Amino acid sequence: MDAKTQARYEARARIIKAMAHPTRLFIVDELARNGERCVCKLTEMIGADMSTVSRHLATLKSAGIVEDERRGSQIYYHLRIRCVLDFFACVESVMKCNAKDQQRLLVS
Amino acid sequence: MDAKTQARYEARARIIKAMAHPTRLFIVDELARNGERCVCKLTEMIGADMSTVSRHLATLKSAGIVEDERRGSQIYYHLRIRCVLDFFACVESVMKCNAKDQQRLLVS
DNA sequence: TGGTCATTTGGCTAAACTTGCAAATAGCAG
DNA sequence: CTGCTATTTGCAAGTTTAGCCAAATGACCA
Repeated sequence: MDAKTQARYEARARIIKAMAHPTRLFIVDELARNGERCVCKLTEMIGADMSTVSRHLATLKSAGIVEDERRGSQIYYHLRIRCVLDFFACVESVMKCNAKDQQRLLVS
Repeated sequence: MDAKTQARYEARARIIKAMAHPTRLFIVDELARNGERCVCKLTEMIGADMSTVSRHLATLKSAGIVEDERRGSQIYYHLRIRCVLDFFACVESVMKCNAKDQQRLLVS
């Protein structure tokens, strides 16, 4: 694999890696559902330290998945691109397929 | 976030995490393009130790993204679910969006 | 049975990631 | 300016991941 190809896959992996964490996945899902949320609300929903949530948001932001916007004393985050939701649909079908195989193993 | 919700996001994250590596992304792309490949061929294309490639394949397999099949002395891997390709399309649009912002910064 | 080829696994090290606490920042109200 | 609230950053500890080499496994052939 030449350097250019390598670099292209690394760039893609960076974006996917930004989604590869349960908390960040929750955030994306929540932003998709609700449009936007401030850090404090997300922190409350997630139940981790606010500094931890802030770092997850920074990860998503630097990947270009979310954007932030200050309003008053709070900072609101929202999705930058809707299609990240396609991830969920596909992940669900992988899970469903896995479950089916599981089932088949139990039965046989 | 209650335990059940937490578990659901963890399960999803496991699948996405399996794709979150340049080498594994390359493998998925190659399998999508070519249908199937044996470990030796992938190893040759990637240019890493075969043991490393084998572990990446094991990661993809345990997430339910690929399946393996022995034929003769070689083991062939193929995608189990096509929709993982949607990931690429979305990742591309995130990258395109990022590039556009980059551009805007340079111009202004 | 012994040998060979393809693949996986064990062991180890270095690097990356996650997290909470405490301290720093930033905007806002008085 | 001072205090207050929301958010981010520095730091340290613990956990996970990636990679290579060497050894083990598995299928196949002579």
